[in-house]
Amino acid sequence: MTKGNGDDDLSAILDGTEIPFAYKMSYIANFYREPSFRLIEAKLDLKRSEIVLLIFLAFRQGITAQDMCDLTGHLKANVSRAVLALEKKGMIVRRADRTDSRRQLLFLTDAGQAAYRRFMPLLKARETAMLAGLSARERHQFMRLLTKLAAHVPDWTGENDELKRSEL
Amino acid sequence: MTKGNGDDDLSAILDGTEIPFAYKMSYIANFYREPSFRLIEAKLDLKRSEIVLLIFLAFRQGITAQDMCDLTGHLKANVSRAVLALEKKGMIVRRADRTDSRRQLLFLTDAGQAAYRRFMPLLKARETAMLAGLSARERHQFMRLLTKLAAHVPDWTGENDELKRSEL
DNA sequence: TTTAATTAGTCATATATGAGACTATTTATT
DNA sequence: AATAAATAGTCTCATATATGACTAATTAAA
Repeated sequence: MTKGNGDDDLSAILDGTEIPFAYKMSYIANFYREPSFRLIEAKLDLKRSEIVLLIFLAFRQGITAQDMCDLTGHLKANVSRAVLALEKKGMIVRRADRTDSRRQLLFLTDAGQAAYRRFMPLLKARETAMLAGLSARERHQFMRLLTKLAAHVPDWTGENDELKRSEL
Repeated sequence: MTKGNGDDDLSAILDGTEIPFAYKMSYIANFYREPSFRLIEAKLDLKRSEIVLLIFLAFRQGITAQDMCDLTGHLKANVSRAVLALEKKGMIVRRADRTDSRRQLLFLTDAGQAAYRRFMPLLKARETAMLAGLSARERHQFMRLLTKLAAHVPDWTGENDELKRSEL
């Protein structure tokens, strides 16, 4: 691959795994995410978990840190750190939940929304670039399949406890 | 979401983003990868980058650390560490490239192959679980689309340099 | 050739992340 | 009500990862 025709080698690699679906998804998602996020991290001085939190809050205000854990699969310590950091930066505010004072409802501030509006165009542009190889029809198909798969995630992630007990 | 019907909330979240393709792919890939890899890490005492390296070497012996960087987008320092660690564990061997003594060709040992055969069934089982909601036809469709997207990755990742210069 | 520029890989250090203990609050059990 | 169990969030510490400097080997340029 260092020499020779890179494309052939690449497809040989991608097609060779025993887990071709998982592998290709990760491969594509990786090359979408990593460069974009690294750039945002560098230019806006935000960490990955902070960026993700901003993205969520941008269309779903008032969620809690625990909700973030459930929705993203991230660990609560990381989410907690992101919450504290973003609050310190003045990008979110916390309000205690009246009905349960352990919980804190999270909201974007103007500064938080400004940051979001600053980095989101980049992410959108990259998504467009990623999909450029597909026709409109194929994109539609792809979305349908992703939606179906995403909807079923809760079904098979429930197997985790079972997993942990397994011997491997 | 802590209260109420989780599924509705989930789909509301997933459909709300401005980057629905990228977001759903990451969401699905995350819930596939994280639990599986954490389990393998814990039970086999391997790090993520070491697992990935074993997976690549299992079907493509003789690649170099640099190839791994190109193929996975990982940083060379991390790949280097994985190589050193796996060699120490006796799971791979390195042979200097005759034509370029800077490069080291990597090969799995029997121990490395044994480790691979030990964790791969778990990853396969999870992939099967992930795809369980799709019909055979849909799976076929999905694979076709992923293949097409993966093939075009090199096209849009080339924009990175351009990206870095951008103002955001 | 000699010098400069690339490239593969390693290392040192700073930062980020994961695992689990801990506090405060709420819910379940008796 | 009193006690136990569960939950939201924070904190500490050990580990993992990113960044950039560094060495050695190769290729390109003068």
